[in-house]
Amino acid sequence: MPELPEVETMRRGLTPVLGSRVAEVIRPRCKLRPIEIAPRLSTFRRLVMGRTIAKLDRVGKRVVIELGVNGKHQPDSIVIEPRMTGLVLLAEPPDRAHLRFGLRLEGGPASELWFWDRRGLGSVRLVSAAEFAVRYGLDRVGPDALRISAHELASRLAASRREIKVALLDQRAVAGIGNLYASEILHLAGVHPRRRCNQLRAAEWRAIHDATREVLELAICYEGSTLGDGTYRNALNEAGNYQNHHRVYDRARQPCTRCASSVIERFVQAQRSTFYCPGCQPLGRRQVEK
DNA sequence: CATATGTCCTGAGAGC
DNA sequence: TGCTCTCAGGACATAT
Repeated sequence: MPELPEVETMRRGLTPVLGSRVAEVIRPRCKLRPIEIAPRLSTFRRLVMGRTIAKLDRVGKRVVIELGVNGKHQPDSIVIEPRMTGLVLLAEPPDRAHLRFGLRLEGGPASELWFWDRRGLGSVRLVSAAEFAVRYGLDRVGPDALRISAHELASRLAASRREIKVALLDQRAVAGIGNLYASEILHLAGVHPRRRCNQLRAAEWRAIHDATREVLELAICYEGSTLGDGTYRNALNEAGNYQNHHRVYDRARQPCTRCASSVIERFVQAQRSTFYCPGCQPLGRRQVEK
């Protein structure tokens, strides 16, 4: 489940194709339900053929491939949303059956760029600069979790009555945090996932902000988390390593590595698994459930 | 307006 | 062995 560290790893893995030209747009035949590709393939082809890959970016959990301006064109972008199981690859994919979209490239070290998606919830979208601003502007996707200031993070959420773990998943509030890293961040911050945003103190917001940076940056260093299903891979189809450094995620009933005196617990929050340490993340007395 | 829930999808694993 | 069931959680649509 690619979140910010995994998508950032994908983005960095694409750097070899900077400067390459698009020679062909490929939609492999696939027995499964086709993913969303927009606009229709004929239009897509017409607009991207021969264009150069000028810049690689990321908006939250999306990879952005910006195409160079060539005379009459604006810098259009190919925006790839991996969602649950999508991968962006320069190397051979895990299998051919789930290949969804590809670019044949020339003038660089890699001859193909693939989008592979086992569950098919992901999408590939070509957008103009104007459309990009509308679809991925600050009112649709919040500030990046690695760029947001402590003050802005707090001010965007402090009035909310939502539980902090749920709020951290809101991409309009802050972009890039998903279910796995939300649990990891709150554990490092020492904040219980059920605490309500509007009851957190300034010191706790600072702790959450610090933990966000620390967890996400370390996870990027380890090239993201490849969970038990093995789905996530970097652009060269190699597994990440951060799963070996998780403090709470997927560690229910195991001892806490920090306090050693408590056992990690799992519960369901907004239909998602939440993991936390009851010793390190106390639920304040005023927060006790009815 | 803010917040909560339902939906899409496939493959893995459990239980019989 | 093969069927049915449940679960996983990204973003978005719809409901409260």
